[in-house]
Amino acid sequence: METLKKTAEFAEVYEKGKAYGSKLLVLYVLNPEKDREEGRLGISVSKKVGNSVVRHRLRRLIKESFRLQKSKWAARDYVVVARKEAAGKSYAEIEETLFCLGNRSNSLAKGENR
RNA sequence: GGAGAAGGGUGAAUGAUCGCGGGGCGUUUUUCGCAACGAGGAAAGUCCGGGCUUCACAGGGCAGGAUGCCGGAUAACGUCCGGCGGAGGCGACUCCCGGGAAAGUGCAACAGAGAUAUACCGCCGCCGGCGGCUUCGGGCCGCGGGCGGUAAGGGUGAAAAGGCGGUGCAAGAGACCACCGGCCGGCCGGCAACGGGCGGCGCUAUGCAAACCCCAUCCGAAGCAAGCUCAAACAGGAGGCAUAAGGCGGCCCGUCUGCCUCCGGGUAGAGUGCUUGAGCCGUCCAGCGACGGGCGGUCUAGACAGAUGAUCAUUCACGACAGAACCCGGCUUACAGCCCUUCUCCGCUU
RNA sequence: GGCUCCAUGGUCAAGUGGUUAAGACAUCGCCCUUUCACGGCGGUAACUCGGGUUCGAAUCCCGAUGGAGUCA
Repeated sequence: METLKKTAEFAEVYEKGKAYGSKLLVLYVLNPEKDREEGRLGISVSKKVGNSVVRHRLRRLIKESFRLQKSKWAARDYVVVARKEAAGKSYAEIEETLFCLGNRSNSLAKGENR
């Protein structure tokens, strides 16, 4: 799975993309200029959210829920920002929130029930 | 059985499916496949010490910083071990930044007479004065003054020139005496810190050095974003080719632009440093112990936006603090519970 | 990952071991004004936390917590 790495790539999504927020997560979506085979994901967890273990676990949960349904996501650039309330939440809660935001941004393929 | 003291260990387990990291093997252009391995006791805070690397350096000193009872351990330490002294506890045991205040400087608010020095109220002696009483004797009482002796008592304070009891004295005072404390000098035990006991000195030296400072010992500086190697881009130098073309020039030489080769600097980037190490496990020997030595076995994360997760099933005490980033030795701080060993005191039973 | 700093009322801040911790803005009450503002008077409110040194600590020492800066 390809991920966003550079600060410039993140900044581009923040400035040009659209944002969709919820209590736990914030999703930024940007349609890339070139056509790409699959979407790219960037994850941002602030130091305010918690200590290293908490932040790392959130990163894994977001990454896993995106990876398992990767084929359904449109080939765009995504940045997911975890908010403070997301600390300590279970996989099911993170996954549900992420798919909800995906539907609102019309990034998920049709036929998805969530 | 209850109440404690000291030390150590552990930090949910098993299976299935999908997924991640580096290395190995097979295939080898990539890809793909296989079986193993893959976070901690604190990985944390960055408070000390070392290895390693680069820079600096004849030697020594100053400045600056750190440490501070004694002996030992160690690569080193501000760490550890064993003692000593002091404090606490019936005890097991625990706690202590524990050198020097007769080298010097400084500070000690307020209160108090006085803060390292003193004499306010007192107490006592001597000499005058005034008033009263009078047995008329400077005899008695009271008030006030001067000169001197004292530091017992009073009160202030965190702290007032050893404490307490006696002798002594006009009143007092280590002035003298016993006990306790202190200082000095031998002796004995101990490597030493120190302890024990003997003799002497009547006793002068308040506290603060986590105030400046003095003494002893130690320390060159920076840190893996250290450093080393390769190297697109882009500066530079040397040589050669073409002199076909252009600029300078009347023309030649020369010079700039062109192409090639070499040298060499170096950004992006890549590699290396990067995990075999003061390593871990077992056992024996020496030592009270920290630790040291011998023998045997073993290889156990190495990323570079940064790898351990998700789902399902079963069980239980329903899972704390928390994620490696060059590597070690410590310290400090966080931590749900569970387990083990040794010891102390109290109660009961035999 | 390394290094260097800071912390005093709600906010900005002074305070080099000794009264009840200075001041400004804000806030509350009263006065002034027909009312508001300005002005005047008065009040509430703080040494990040835990130990230690000292007779005495915001200040000195040790540890913790939170925050900031810097090295690409």
